[in-house]
Amino acid sequence: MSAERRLDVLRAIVEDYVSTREPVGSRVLAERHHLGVSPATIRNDMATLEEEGYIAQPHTSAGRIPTDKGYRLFVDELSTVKPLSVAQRRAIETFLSRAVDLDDVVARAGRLIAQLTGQVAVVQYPSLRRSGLRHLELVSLGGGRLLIVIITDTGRVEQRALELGESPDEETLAEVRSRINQVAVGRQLPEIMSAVATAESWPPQIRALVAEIATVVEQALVEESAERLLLAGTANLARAGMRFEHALRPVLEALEEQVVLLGLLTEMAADAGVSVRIGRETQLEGLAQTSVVTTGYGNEGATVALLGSIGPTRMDYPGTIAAVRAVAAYLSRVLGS
Amino acid sequence: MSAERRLDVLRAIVEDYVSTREPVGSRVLAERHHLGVSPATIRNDMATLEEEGYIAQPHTSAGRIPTDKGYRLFVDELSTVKPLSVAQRRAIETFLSRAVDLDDVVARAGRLIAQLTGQVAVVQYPSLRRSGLRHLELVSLGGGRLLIVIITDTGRVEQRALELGESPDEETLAEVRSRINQVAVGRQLPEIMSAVATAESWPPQIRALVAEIATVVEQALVEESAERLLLAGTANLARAGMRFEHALRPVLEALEEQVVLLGLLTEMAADAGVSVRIGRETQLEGLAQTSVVTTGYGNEGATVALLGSIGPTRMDYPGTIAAVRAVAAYLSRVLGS
DNA sequence: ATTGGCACTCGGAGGGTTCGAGTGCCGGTT
DNA sequence: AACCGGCACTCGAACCCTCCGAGTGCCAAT
Repeated sequence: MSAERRLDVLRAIVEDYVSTREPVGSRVLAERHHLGVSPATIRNDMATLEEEGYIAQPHTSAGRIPTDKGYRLFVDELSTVKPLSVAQRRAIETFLSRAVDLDDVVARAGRLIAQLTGQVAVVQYPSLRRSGLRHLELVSLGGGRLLIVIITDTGRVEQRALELGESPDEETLAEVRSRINQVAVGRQLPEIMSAVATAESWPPQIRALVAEIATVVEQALVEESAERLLLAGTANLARAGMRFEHALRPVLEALEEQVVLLGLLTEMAADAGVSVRIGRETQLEGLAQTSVVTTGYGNEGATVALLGSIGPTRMDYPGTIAAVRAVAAYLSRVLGS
Repeated sequence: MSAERRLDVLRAIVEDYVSTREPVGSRVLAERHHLGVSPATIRNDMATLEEEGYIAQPHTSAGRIPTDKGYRLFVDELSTVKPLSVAQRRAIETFLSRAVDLDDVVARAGRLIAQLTGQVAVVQYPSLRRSGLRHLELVSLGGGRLLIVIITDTGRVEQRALELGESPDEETLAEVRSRINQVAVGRQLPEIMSAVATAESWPPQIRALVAEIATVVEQALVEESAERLLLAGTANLARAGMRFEHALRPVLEALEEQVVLLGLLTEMAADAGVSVRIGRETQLEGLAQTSVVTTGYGNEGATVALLGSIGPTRMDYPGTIAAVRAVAAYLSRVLGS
């Protein structure tokens, strides 16, 4: 009994089950995939695969379906990339490039993923923490008030006011501004702020002002801890064919628990490239029947946030991975310009 | 046959059906609500009510359920207000007052409504168009660039840059700033801008600058036409007892069509006080089985946006109306401070 | 106007049967 | 040793039938 063929059988089972949504038996397997062996032989392979935990039988007299472990093996070893069509790529590009501002870009990315995968899309808004600084603007508002405007390289704008004893003069401001912006190039915000706060060689009166500015910016970073998520395509969950039509509640609940969902995404951000969590691997009860596919996006390879797709464990992994990766790539490009 | 009792019967049918979710027959009606007449009499009333289109029979041998028209009569004439408990009011107040910024206030209001009504909550973000101006800040960025910062009385902050031929001097800026802010008090943005643009008595060089500023602000108002909505509690749709557990798709789809949903809300904004659309009155296919209850919120009675709850036509109207109204009231108060 | 009585309807629950897909295993073949 | 045809067995899904009872409309009586 060849171990290699057994993997072919597993691949065939996954592909068949994903496309038909029916438990697959030995006969159709032998017919549809030219494996060159008889159903009886396949049955033996299936028995072994079941012992090893890759597939399971919903009922005694039914075919087999892949387990989480089976999908995991399929994703890691058995699946091949499924490139998007040129038309699809072009559609992504033009749709994203029509966005008018950051919110719109994120919303459009969400709709794209939902539409391409036929599943739920999740997009994290670019985080201040992980963004680079495009420009920091300092504006004296008079009466000792200073307006700090942070413009990130993802196009996000955030402003904070700072109360000072007295208004600094324009030259000082100009110097602080140019010094900070010089240090900033290509670095992330928290890093910039700590670098700036400890720049010992700077003149003392400037250092004092810079320290105050850094404090305010740090404060903004902390407040932002409740990052925002965008969901799209939740109606897809109720589509015919999603096996949990009748057990939607837990899934919807899990998706509404944005804090928990964010935790999962953050964990997944640690993986390089596209990250896949299958079924119970998500560690979330509500998502036990679903898989999550995510990847990072941002500027020039630096991840500023995640985006991804959530669907039934019985999803088209190669297609979903391709869609998520493509949208992330174009999104990064749009943000970078 | 007393017409008055017939209305009592209708009220009893609505209340019973809402609480039991079962078609209600003449016998239980006579038992549960002390109407003082026999089931046979009630049957006659029911026959009349059915002829008039207020109730209907799902099957020949089943009890009656209210029609959209029946609910409408109930809401308009038969229901009494159901005040929230003191504990509930206090919970709303403290929960809302803990919000840290505008986004958070809106999110919290959504969660409150979803939780109080056990249905889906919709909250429209305060619109720039309908907001008053708390403060307009003008900042010269040097090189002929001017930063315009709009702070609305709902706490929303929006900024736009303006390219000028040359940087205006600080005195001019200060004068423009103070003139605009003087005109602004208590008026809405579009109105302010047109008032300001036509202030003939102002010195010419100031009028030119003001006109440019007004153009940019108008532009911001136009761009905002795609207003944002927040949804919360969609998981409630899948709760046991929501009759459309198995026909969720159209509802979810309708909720995702934010443009369409916004159109409905805008229509409803025309009604004074709490506005109720029942079933097909929404004119949306996907919401044919649901009712929408909304009301405006804002500062001192001026509506800046809507918020509301969406649930099955078979909802607890008095309770939903009370919850929506209460959250709107506290939300207005929080925003006003 | 109201009511008790009565014949009638019909959806839903329960129970039994059939059907067939799919399995595991055994013994034979290459 | 690997593969395969054959066969007995299992069991869920579908179907059919029957029965039950809630609920109705109508009628004659009060």
